[in-house]
Amino acid sequence: MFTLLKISPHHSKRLSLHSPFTTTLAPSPSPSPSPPAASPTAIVSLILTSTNPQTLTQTLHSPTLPWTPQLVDQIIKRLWNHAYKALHFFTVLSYHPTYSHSLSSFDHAVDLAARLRDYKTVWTLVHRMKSLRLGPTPKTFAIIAERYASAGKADRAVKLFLSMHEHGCGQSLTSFNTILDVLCKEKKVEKAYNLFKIFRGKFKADVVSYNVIANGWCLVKRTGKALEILTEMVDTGLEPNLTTYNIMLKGYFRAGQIEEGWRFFLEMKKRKCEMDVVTYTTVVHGFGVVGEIKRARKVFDGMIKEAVLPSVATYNALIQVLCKKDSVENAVVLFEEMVRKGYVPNLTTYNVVIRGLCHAGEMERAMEFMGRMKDDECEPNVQTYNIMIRYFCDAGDVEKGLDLFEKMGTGDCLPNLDTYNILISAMFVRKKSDDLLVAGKLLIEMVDRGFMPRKFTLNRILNGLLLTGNQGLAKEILRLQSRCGRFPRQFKL
DNA sequence: GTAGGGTTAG
Repeated sequence: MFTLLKISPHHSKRLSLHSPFTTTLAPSPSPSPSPPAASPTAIVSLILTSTNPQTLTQTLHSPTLPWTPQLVDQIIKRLWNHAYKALHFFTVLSYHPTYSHSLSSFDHAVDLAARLRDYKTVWTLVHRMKSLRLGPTPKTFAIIAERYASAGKADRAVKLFLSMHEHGCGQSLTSFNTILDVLCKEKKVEKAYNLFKIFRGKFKADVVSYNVIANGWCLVKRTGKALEILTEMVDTGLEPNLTTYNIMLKGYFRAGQIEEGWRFFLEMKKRKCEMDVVTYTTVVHGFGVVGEIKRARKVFDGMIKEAVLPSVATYNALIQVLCKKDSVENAVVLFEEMVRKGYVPNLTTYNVVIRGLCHAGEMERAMEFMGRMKDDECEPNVQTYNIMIRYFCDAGDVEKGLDLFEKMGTGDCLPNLDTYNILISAMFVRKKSDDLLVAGKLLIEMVDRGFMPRKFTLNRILNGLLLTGNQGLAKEILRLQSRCGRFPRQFKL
């Protein structure tokens, strides 16, 4: 263990008993005669069903629509999994006679274009932001860098950071730490460490910089390297903080070094380090995932004695490991117990329980929990649907999976890449030739919505269609394949 | 949107 120094007092995060999301748009008190409804839902479905761009533009430019940055952002968020539609909406509104986009809407648009790997559009947007004097800000650069890195272009992410100032956005210690973190999260810790060594003097690396690098090593399970860098930090006179310790602790458990993790935890306690709910949640989860349910429970029960209250995340951690390593019944018991104590389960809680029930073959009960989500003001999200669809398909109930998928198309939760992959795979378990056609249609639809199919998926469908004599659809997909080296199409701003 | 805990499959 590196030299433990005193940690300055740190307030534990407050217990979060309420879901932070209240997405309802304030309804106008008295309904006016006949304006287009301003609810995000109505506008989103208008955009999704519209076939005539001109009419859509007219409607969106209608003076009765009270555009605000919040409303625009909400709509973009709802259209997130239909990136072209979302960008089209953004574009139409940029020609609005009186409304003009906010910085955050620009950032969302940049994020969408970058996800499509349409970098030309990204830079057009950046220049437009600049001419409107809205940005780009360090956040804009963080978004682009993250997308570069996740597209396997870590070097471009670094270059972007190095050229920020050329776009009128000064570098700082914060932006330095951000680029290091982006690289680390993509498991490019070596690259991050090299950058760190070059610039730590220039930017006056602080405890955050060191924590980011240590966490980077932990993410690739190199706890020894993490300790090394932290020792170096202490040698330069910087003191570790609670985050530092929590990073190391998580690192040990993630690397499967359970006893080292436990010893580290005991050492923290012995040296009277501040311990917070994150510390305890890490240990509860760490023990749980290796099946040490009793020890997980003991730590969970013990934290209250130390005057650290579990958070919803702590419950989620324990509920998840009970599902996996104990029984879903005990998980449900704990779920009810947390509710009794006044905690409000969040999306993660529900998704964890629903997955547990599905895994135990309890599809009916899983559906019940899904219906129960509304009571806690959380709607099922893509992950919820993906879980249900996957398990319905696995259980051979492909029809029910498709039913849920249909529901997503019309509702306010659009399918994402995973949804398509799950369904397309499911289309290959039965040997019905119709299924192959459905798979083909799904493939075309996903590309249309800005999702790249894997080569494997594409070839599998193509071969199937050719073998079963569906030349027409196969040809259509072949046309897609020819464009698959890059992203299907560039967005027209 | 500067760092740490909870959802995803071995």
